[in-house]
Amino acid sequence: MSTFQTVKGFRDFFPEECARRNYIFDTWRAVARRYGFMEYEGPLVESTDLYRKKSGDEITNQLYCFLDKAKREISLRPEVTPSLARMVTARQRDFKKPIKWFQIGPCFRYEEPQEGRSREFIQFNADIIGDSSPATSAELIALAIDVMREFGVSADDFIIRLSNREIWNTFLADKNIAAEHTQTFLQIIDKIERARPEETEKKLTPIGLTLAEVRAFMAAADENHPAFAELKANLTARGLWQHIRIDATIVRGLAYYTGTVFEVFDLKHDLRALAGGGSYDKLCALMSDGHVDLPAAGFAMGDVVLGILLKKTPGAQMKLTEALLAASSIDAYVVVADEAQRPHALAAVQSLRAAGIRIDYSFGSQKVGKQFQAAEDRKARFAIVFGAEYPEVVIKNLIARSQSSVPATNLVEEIQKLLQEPAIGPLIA
RNA sequence: GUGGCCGUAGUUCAACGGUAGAGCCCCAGAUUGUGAUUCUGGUUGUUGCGGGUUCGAAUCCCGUCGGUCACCCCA
Repeated sequence: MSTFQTVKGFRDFFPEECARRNYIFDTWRAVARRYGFMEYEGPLVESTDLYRKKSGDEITNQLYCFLDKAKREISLRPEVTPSLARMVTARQRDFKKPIKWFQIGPCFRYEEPQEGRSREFIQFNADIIGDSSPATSAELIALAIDVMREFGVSADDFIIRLSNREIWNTFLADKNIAAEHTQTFLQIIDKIERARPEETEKKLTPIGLTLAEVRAFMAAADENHPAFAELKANLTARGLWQHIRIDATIVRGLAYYTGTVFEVFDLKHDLRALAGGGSYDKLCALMSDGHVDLPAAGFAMGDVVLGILLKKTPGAQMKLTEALLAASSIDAYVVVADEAQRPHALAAVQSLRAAGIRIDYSFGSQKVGKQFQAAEDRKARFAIVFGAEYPEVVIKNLIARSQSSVPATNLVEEIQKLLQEPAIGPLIA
């Protein structure tokens, strides 16, 4: 056993997990591009002050922060939105609005790790900057829905919980509650489902509210509330509204969200939220000391909880397995039946690879049976046998178990032709 | 940062104060030009690490490092 363990809260990616991670990346990237988003990336470390500016001093509890050799206060990024705001506000005149950007990369939070929450995790972020209309939120929600569908997660398996912070602002204004209580109040709403009713009541009393009137308001905030009208019309036109459930308890933790807020939840496994986001119209102004005032909205989806859901959802599991097989399999395995032919076999290996065909072979002399077993283990579609009959070589279809003989000079084009044919057999069943 | 539970071969687990074991995986052979199954043989550990109690510790105690759960937080 190795003397070393991974650092607390960090993960290894052995080939199988790495392939699963790449499948998730590929899917995120494909759907985001389909929606016209451009990929960007920021640094993994930023000045700790960048996060203090956005979220206040207490945020350092959850920051993975340290001093560098020049005593600078540095943090591993806990999210990318501050970096995005910094990048966009620095060069905002270079980009036509609305800016539609996405990013995939690791983030870090110094928390107690447990299943579904590690100190390093990977997030997919999609943001739209420079347009404050409900069409922006609709586009982001549609993207989130299509990402889930692309993974093979259906309407039976997930739901978008949608709300709008404005409805609570209106409620508080109607009740003549001072603005200074807004954040405290939203924190209470955020926990209202998990906390005991009498505790919630106790926390509401100093603000001047009762649980009964809050519950009554929540019950009345349905999909016909004017705050959702435009969003509903947009998503209904796209045929996506059935994925939405209005839920006034969704307020999203910290302060910067301004209007629409939403989270993606699974319906069957009681997992943590898969994704969350909303509009944050004041953040760019805050981060640029008022120099650049751009409305914005976005969401983030983590790889950890998503990975758990994909394993537990049959339809998604099937797509994942297919993708993993496609990523790990090779096209053909070259079998050296007669060591005297190895130079010819190596020449063929290189020619086949130059033609873009995925090839593997045994480094040293091995029994033919072992080599066929290796071909099977690598999920090869074909075995190419170099033996005494050279310059004829044998091509065996490992799925159909049939074989034929071709001249070595025609090998590359023959294999290319065979790979065009649909694979039929037990591997695909 | 606080508290509960857990840590044994590559892996999944057993042994629960008295000589550390099994399945799977891996390697070789049965089978010297064709994949399954089966059979035979083989490799593998300072029991996470450090200390203590004991004639004797994987086992009990303390510390520490990881994992997991709850709190916290969820940008």
